[in-house]
Amino acid sequence: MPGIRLSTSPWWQARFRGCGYRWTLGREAILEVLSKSEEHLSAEDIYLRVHPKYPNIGLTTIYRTLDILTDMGLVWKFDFGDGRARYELIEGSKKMHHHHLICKGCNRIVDYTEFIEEEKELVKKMQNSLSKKYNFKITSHIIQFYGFCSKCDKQKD
Amino acid sequence: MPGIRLSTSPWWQARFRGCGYRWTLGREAILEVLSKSEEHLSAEDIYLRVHPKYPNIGLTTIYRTLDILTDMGLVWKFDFGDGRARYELIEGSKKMHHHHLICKGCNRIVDYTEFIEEEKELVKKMQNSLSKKYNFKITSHIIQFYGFCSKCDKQKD
DNA sequence: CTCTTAGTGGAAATGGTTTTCATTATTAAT
DNA sequence: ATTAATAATGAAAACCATTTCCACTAAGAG
Ligand SMILES: [Mn+2]
Ligand SMILES: [Mn+2]
Ligand SMILES: [Zn+2]
Ligand SMILES: [Zn+2]
Repeated sequence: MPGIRLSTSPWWQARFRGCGYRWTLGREAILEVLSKSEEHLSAEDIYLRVHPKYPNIGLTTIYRTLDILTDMGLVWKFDFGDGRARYELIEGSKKMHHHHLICKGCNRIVDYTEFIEEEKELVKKMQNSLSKKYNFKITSHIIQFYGFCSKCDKQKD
Repeated sequence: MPGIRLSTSPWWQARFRGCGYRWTLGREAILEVLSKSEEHLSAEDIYLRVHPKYPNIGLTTIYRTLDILTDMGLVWKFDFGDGRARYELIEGSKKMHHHHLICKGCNRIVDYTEFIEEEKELVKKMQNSLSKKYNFKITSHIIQFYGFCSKCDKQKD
C-alpha cells in the first residue's frame, strides 16, 4: 500500500543506479533509518525500525541491502564481539571519520575523533609503505581500543 | 590411552594454576598447537590438529579453552570476516606485537610489524587521553588494514 | 587414597545469517 | 501506457559456528 516515494530522494539513489542496482522502497527505507541513526545498528535493529512504516520489508532484504552497501563502501560493517554484525553509515550528514572504544564488559561503544589528524598522517605513511611491500591495494582501516568502561571496571570483583 | 604428560611443561601451566584453573591434557594439547603455529587458526583448525594425537578431546573443549585463554590475555581472538573466529597466541616464542592486512577478496592475512615504534608512541598518547576523557580502562587495541592482495586485485572484473 | 568439584565430550539447542524459490516490482524498450 | 526482461523480494527452510545441557571423568587439595 505505501507506494508513494519521498519527493526528495537523497544522492544514494544515483549512487545505486550508477552501480547497476535498482532503486527500491526497501533500500530507501533502510538508508533512511541508517542516516537518521547515530548508533551502531544490527540488521535486526534496522528491521525493527523499518517495520512500523514498511511492514512488508523482510529481514532478508535488510541483510541483502547491507551487504551491497558494505561492498559499495557506503556502510561500515563491524564485529564488536556481541555475536551480531553492526552497521554504520560512513558518509552520514555530519558524521566524520572516527574510531571506537569497546567495553569488554557491557559492549558499550564510544565513537571518538581525537587524534584523527595525527592518525591520518601515520596511517597514510603506513598505507603507502605497506601496500608497496606486500603488494596490497589498501582501501580502508580500522582502529579499535578495547577495555572497560567506568561502570564495568568498578563491578569487576 | 595417551595419559603421559610431556616432561617439559611450559610456563602456561603455572599461569593457568595461578588463575585458579586446573591443568589438563586438553589445555596442554591446545597450547601446544597454538604455540607451534604461525597462522590464524579457527577453533576447528585447532581441533583438527589436536585430534590425531588426542582423539578424546572434543570441539567443545577447544572453544572453552580458547575463551579462557582470551580472557587471560594469552590469546588474541580475531574476526577477519570469514564467519569464524580466529585465534593467535600473543606471547608466542618469537612472535612480536603486530597488526594485520586483510584481503577482502580471498581473506589472506598478512602480519606486519612495520611502524610499530611510531604506532606505539601514538597509541600510548591516544590511550592516555582517551581513557581520561571517556573514563575507560584501555587494555588493548587492534589496527587492521583492508584491501585486495595482488592476486585478487587483478581478477577483479 | 579419598573427596570435592572443575573440566569434559557428545548430543542437542541456539541464533545470526544465508539460501531457495515462487512471486513482485523496477527499468528499458516498445 | 504496455510490454518484456530480469533484478529484487519475502517467507520458510537450511546452514553452521558457537553455546548449552548433563551425566561422567579426572585434577589436585588434604
Ligand atoms: Mn561509530
Ligand atoms: Mn597475526
Ligand atoms: Zn562497560
Ligand atoms: Zn586476496
